[in-house]
Amino acid sequence: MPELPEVETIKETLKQLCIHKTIADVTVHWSNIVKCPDDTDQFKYQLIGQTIRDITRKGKFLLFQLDDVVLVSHLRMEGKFGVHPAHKPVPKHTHVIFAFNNGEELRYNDVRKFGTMHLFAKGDEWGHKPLNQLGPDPFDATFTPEYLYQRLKKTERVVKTVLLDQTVVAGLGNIYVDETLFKANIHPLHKANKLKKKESKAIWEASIATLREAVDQGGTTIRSYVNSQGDIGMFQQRLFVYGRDGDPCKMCGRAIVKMKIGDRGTHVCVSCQKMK
DNA sequence: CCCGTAACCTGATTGC
DNA sequence: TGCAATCAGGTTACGG
Repeated sequence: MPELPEVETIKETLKQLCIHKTIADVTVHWSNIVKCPDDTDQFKYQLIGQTIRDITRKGKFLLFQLDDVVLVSHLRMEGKFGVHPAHKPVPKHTHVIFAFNNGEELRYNDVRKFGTMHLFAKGDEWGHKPLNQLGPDPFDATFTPEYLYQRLKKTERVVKTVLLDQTVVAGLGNIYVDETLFKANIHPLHKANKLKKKESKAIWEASIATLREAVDQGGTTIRSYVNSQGDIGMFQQRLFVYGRDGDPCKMCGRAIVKMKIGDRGTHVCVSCQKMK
């Protein structure tokens, strides 16, 4: 479900609900979510007594900064966090519960059970999977036009696939790659290593502009996304191609086409987006 | 090393 | 209507 703008929105709403709250108990109902430590009892013991000091983000990962540990969470397709009074009924698909010492609970809900949690001692998180292979966040100063050009240049893969690769840039997913390539007027099947410097820079600009605007709009809600306060996003009104197959292109009027690239649904305006 | 594909899950929607 | 196939904002493990 969530890509960078949704995770950023979740982070901000969650901060309002979690900062300075102390974990008194942890319950894990589906242990496959917790990847590290292996032993969920260890997971629990390392968290009890810890206070959430901050919540940060890199790419699509949320990082709960506690006193001595960092909880790294990925929501994958359907993961959601919410904070509720402990006496409220626990909805279906709630897999991990962090009980605070004030009568509230931070609950992790995930219909498809794809989400992951890794717990590390503070500072260790960057040296291990899953964060150690991650490319720059698009809002980092290290994500430059030159960096992107160099990365695109050295692969035969199709540009859409490369932009989805989190080791290249961390945060773009299926919606925002399609939107980025539309805005840059590049066809998703264009070979990455055939792109000119100018085209690569157009992609760089389009990605940042698209993500910024989507963050401003609170993300995109297609089916199930809500932030941690339960609000939907608004960016879906501004989509040019994603989910608009058969509808007229907002720029030229030609019907948006849907195709499959690397097993992902891909939306393109074949008039606006140039193939090579 | 690099790349494409199956696997991980459940539920909603499409198609025969 | 019924039921099977297909599809979903994602990543990873495993082979070739």
